[in-house]
Amino acid sequence: MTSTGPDGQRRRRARRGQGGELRERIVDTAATLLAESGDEQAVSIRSVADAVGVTPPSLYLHFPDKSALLRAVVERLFSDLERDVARSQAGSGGPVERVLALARAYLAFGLGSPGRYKVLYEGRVLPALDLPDGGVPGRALIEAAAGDLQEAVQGGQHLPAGDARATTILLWQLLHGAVSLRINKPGFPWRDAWADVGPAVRTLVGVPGQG
Amino acid sequence: MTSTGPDGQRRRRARRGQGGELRERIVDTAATLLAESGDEQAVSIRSVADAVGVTPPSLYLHFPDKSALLRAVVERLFSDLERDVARSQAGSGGPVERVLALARAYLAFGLGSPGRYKVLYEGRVLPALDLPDGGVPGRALIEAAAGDLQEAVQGGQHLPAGDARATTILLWQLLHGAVSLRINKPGFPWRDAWADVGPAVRTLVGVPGQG
DNA sequence: ACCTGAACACCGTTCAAGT
DNA sequence: ACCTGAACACCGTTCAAGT
Repeated sequence: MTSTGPDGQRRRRARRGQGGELRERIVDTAATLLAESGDEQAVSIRSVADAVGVTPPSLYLHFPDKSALLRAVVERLFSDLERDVARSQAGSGGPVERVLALARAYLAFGLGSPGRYKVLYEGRVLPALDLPDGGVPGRALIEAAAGDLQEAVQGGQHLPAGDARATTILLWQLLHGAVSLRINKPGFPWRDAWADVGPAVRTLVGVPGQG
Repeated sequence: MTSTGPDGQRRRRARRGQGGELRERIVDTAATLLAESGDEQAVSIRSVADAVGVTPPSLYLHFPDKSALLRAVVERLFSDLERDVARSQAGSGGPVERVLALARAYLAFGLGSPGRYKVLYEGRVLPALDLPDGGVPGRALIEAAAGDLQEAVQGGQHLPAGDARATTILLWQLLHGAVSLRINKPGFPWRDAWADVGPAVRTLVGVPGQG
């Protein structure tokens, strides 16, 4: 998704993986394989090694095991999500508009690359990782939205479902449900995601109406 | 979950798997392994065969491949879900109460056995299976809820989020989001699921208030 | 008709060995 | 310091062979 082309050659000489460069290539390649395949376990140590042009044991010089590799990939993918959200929020009027932009970006991110979304929110790697109390990857997004809504409340905005935080969590559950079910039950006759949940989202943040 | 004890012996003589009896034992065992492990792929052909007391190739006499086995398991698990829901609805007053009971039962089913829920709603087996137009396993539940809400509407009930069907789908997305995030992000400081989404659910079905 | 033993091509991971 | 070849214990699946 970042720098490696179809052929991994067009890079600075690459004197056989020096100075963490190989590590970067591994994460790049794994992230790409993941987004393409859409399956956490189609990304095998061996397939990544193959695509990078190296033997499997080499990966173990940079990652203790496969979970560690996937965690590194996940961190990169969460950065992508945060970047997408920030972009979609650029030039938003007020805090409520920022939250609405976040909601749309979240849906677009998830539905745009189901494999990527599944690793981040339904993968087997993360539940093990986020035991350290509340240190859930991607939590920054939640806190940012809660902050925006809090600001809106202080500006006089009414939230029908409770305080800023409760509303954010409710939003998250609804948005995740919309993405996750569409990904996992593709045979169901879904309507457009935003047409479906948009009105409810708007109601939750206190600005009912269409758009 | 059904009949096989820790030792598979206490069954009718079992003259070496005759008349589809072995098939039943395989599905039983796989379902149990799944609920215990909570991981779709901890259930391996070999581990199931072992637990049943037979060699791996024997399973292929009853199922063309692993997906087919898991599909059979999934059908059984959906029956379990429908049974749980029906029980929780027993003696419900009106159609709205039936939907509220369904919502609570859905949350309890999902949070009560995360591994089971993940196979049904996030597994890799089903998306491939439910391509036949709308023939999603578990859809019966949705249609039943939509029917109940439709009945409520005809009885004069007002649904603030749209018609009976749209409301049902919205409910589903919210409930799934509540279950799925709690399962997949256990490190997050979640509140009790019903306390969290209950008020929104009640609002959606047109009976705001607590309970 | 039902079940097995042995094999195939995969997988993650380890480790002695090479430069 | 970095990378490899060979091996280990797994996996799903196939197939000839046994009763």
